[in-house]
Amino acid sequence: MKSQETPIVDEKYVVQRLRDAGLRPTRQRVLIGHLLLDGRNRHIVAEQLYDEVQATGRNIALATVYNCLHKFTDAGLLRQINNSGEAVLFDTNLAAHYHFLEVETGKMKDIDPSDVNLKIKYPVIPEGFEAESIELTVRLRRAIR
Amino acid sequence: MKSQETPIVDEKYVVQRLRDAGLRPTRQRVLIGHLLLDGRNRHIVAEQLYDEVQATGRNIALATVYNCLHKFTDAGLLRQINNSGEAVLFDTNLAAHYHFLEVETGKMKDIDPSDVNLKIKYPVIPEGFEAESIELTVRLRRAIR
DNA sequence: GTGTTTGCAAAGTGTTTGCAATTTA
DNA sequence: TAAATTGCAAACACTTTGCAAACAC
Repeated sequence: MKSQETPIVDEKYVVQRLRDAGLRPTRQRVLIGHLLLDGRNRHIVAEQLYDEVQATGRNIALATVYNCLHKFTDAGLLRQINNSGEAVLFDTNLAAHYHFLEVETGKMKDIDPSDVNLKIKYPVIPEGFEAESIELTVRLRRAIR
Repeated sequence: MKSQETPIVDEKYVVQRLRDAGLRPTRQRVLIGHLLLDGRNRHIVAEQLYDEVQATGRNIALATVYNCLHKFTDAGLLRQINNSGEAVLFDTNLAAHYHFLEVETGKMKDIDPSDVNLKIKYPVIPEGFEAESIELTVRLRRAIR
């Protein structure tokens, strides 16, 4: 049973993390930093974060929330999961297989299954669910040179 | 070097696959079936498929293309990749880790890394790219009972 | 002061919906 | 002919853009 205690991070910590990441600690970024950089592991979408900001009684324009999320991501404070947000992608290959994802373009390529040797000590499936499939994606970036 | 030969599938084959999947073989579905059920392994979005339909000289409403893709998916002829199409999702956890994805709701949960023992014979990275990270997602469905 | 960031509203994507007309079985 | 499917346009949800005002350094 996990406790629900909210981790505390102080102003200085947040401001420093932002500076270290090369981001100006504006009022908006600091507030969002308090919400996201407190050590909790979370998966969050813009609208949800916007709601949390409202709940503090302060306000940040939704467009600014988007802007911050992207700046935080570029600065390495967050990461964007998979290809969420892209157009819905359908795969004609029904067999278990794996993908390369070109991060910049969203393009996917199948990984030749013989190039992969995946051994999973099967993770504990949450009560009431069953695993439908496993998706393994290797995210690719253009090599610097 | 893979040859670019277009696999041939005849009318009967497509119609039968549709019937077997429980789908009425309408003109539109048969045409899309010709494009997607020919054995090529592809990743495709609606707009792209729409363009391919146009290129054949025939026409299918874009909304129908969407409809077909979903019907094909429900019938098990295609599968939808990960959470593409959902709102952009940001993760506050920068460490390598893995996710459960509740397919119906789009909700994600971290998998406790100690529950996973992932051994990958590293796949051959395409020329000019480098692997940024590996994303392992176990797709979950509510257990039937 | 100079360059960066924000707020707002408008525009842009990609996707779904509603419904009459058509098609399939 | 009954039920399923289609086409079209309108509605939607999420995200980005453009630009003037505000802010950080």
